[in-house]
Amino acid sequence: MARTTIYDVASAAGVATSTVSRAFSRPGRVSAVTRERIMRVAAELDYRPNPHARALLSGKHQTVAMVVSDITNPHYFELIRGAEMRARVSEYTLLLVNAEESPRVEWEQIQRLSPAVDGFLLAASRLPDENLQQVAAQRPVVLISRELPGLASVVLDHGEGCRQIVAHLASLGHRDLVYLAGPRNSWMAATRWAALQSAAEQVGMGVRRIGPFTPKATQGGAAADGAVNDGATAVVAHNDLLAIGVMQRLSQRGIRVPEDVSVVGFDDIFAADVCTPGLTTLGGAHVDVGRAAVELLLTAGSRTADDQPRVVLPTALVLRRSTGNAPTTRPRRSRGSQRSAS
Amino acid sequence: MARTTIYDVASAAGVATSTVSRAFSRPGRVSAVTRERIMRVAAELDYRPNPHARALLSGKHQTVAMVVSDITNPHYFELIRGAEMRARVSEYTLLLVNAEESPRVEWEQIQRLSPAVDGFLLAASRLPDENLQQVAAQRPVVLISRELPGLASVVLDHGEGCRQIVAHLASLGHRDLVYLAGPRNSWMAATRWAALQSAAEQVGMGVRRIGPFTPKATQGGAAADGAVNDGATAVVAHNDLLAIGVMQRLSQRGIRVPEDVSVVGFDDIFAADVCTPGLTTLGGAHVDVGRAAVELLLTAGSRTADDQPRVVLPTALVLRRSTGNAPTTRPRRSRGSQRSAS
DNA sequence: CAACTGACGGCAAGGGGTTGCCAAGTTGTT
DNA sequence: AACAACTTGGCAACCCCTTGCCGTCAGTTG
Repeated sequence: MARTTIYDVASAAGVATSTVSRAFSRPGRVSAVTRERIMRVAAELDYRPNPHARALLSGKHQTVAMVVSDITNPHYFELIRGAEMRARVSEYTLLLVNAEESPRVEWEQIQRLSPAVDGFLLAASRLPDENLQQVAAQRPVVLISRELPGLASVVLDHGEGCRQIVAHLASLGHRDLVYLAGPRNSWMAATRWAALQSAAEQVGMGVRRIGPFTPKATQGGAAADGAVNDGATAVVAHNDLLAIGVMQRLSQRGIRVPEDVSVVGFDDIFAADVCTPGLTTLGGAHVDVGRAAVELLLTAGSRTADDQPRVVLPTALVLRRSTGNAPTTRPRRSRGSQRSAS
Repeated sequence: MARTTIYDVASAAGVATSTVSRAFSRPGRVSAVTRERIMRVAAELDYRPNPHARALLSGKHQTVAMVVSDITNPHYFELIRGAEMRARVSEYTLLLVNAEESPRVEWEQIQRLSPAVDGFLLAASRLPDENLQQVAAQRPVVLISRELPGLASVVLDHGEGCRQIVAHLASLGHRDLVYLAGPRNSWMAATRWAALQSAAEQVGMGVRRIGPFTPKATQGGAAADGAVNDGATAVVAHNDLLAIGVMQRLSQRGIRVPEDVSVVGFDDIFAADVCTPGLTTLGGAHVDVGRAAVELLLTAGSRTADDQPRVVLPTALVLRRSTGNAPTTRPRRSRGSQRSAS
């Protein structure tokens, strides 16, 4: 149970602890032969440096934490994979922590971990801007799927992506769309809404928004009913999970997708490919997002506060069966008396 | 950047560092009024104890690590949620680390984290038994979806579960089934195979196994072809991801599910519910598994090595459209000349 | 009012490494 | 042969907090 320490190695090898320490952390500083002996003894004793003790003085942990808003969202998979790949290359450990869609939990986790990691990857953070600044003041931070002046970030190009969605729907004859909004404190939700509005305006399409909704399949029911009530022919859901929930509900109500209503999601998760009908969704190279974010984080030391890069990666609209021609006999638009809470 | 330390607080409050320390870690040991003052000063200075330094001496980190074989498997969601809930109750931080299906990565991550956490939750570990013993010698360990004498574990009752699967298939008229095996070093794969065999024997059903397969949807193609080649009327895939991949491939080849072939998975992931046809799968209360595992880990200190509990939780067979009556004109069984690699 | 008992706070020694500084040992130079 | 310039390795302080032990002081008890 008691780990072997640097002292054990030092006495077993007949050298000072400082020499052992240097053998590990500064290979050039000790002669090859001594180093060799120390390493052998260390291996025999099964010695491994204690990262805590090391970090206590040096401040380096070789560890970064990735905080995700909700780890049960499959969207993060690729992100995580990309981040992990890049972290491994530099021999960093990637810690995953789940904020469970709660700003409070997110904040607490960050504070607890702050002294234990070299930096944070904040994916779809639900924290208010001020809190992000505070975190950034303590540790290097890279934002994912969120932007804030002064902080490094990696996002997918939603301006262009939403333009693609709108163009796609327009080409199918849709005259307006309904956006099923994501959580109130989600930067991404606001960004998507703004991008959809501006893209729609350019082609003369009408846009409305209902929500916010927690972006889970279980919330799809309420969202679907709201959209139907609104008389929508095309709905763009905040993410794939919500979109799938919407389709389930529509199917229950006997409303056909895409004949009566077209549905579009975001993220291109696995389930979007296997559900029926397949979900048209805005995807992107999430692996690259994760990779780029770690890259930025590891090189953060060499940049000043007013020199924080904003990386914007391209999106790709994945067409599946959930989008189709707008219905010719347009469903009557309801009297608009009972919109969903907004 | 420089964090405020216990010294800053001590001098600002006019007390010794030890008093500050006790105010935090041993509330009763210091008078209420002193404690109050210290807390106020600490709050003003935005002091937070450094968990590293604390752990260095006390050995307590208030942190447990959950190592999962592949975090991109949705099956872990509920497990993670359950574990997180339980950890939060005791104010423990749950660290997630991904082994990426690689025993080597898993081992390295564990070794790196070992001095930094109070214990490990090993979910579907791919490590050989000896390595598990070694880890357990260093830190408390709770196995999830795996058992090993001498170590605490939490698993779903696959004996009973497989009996349910077999009974279900038998009741639909199937006379034999093919098991599409999971990874070679997966204890769960071996357990499921054994359980299926014994359950099938009891009802006089034939069982065969092909594989192993990496349990991802992308591997479903090869698995499906192997099963078809085998003339199977019912296939039981190692997990839902693989099962879904199988169904996709079957559909490509014009083989109908469930009319020509019935498909069963394990885990009851979200996609199993939305794919077409819906996937019959063996689920269970994974949240409870995660919760129970953390429970065991936190109480590990009070148990001896030969008193390690094995918790077995019930499974539930979720029936969906992917299983149906065995075809009456039984597909000819191929000459068996070209089985999939085994 | 003396003796005793707790409660409370301080001193100082770690815990496992890292690192600035210094001394001894090597090798090279003239 | 004497001295300069490196190499190496050791000493000891330090990182931030915990904790055993001790002294002080106020409150009890007889």
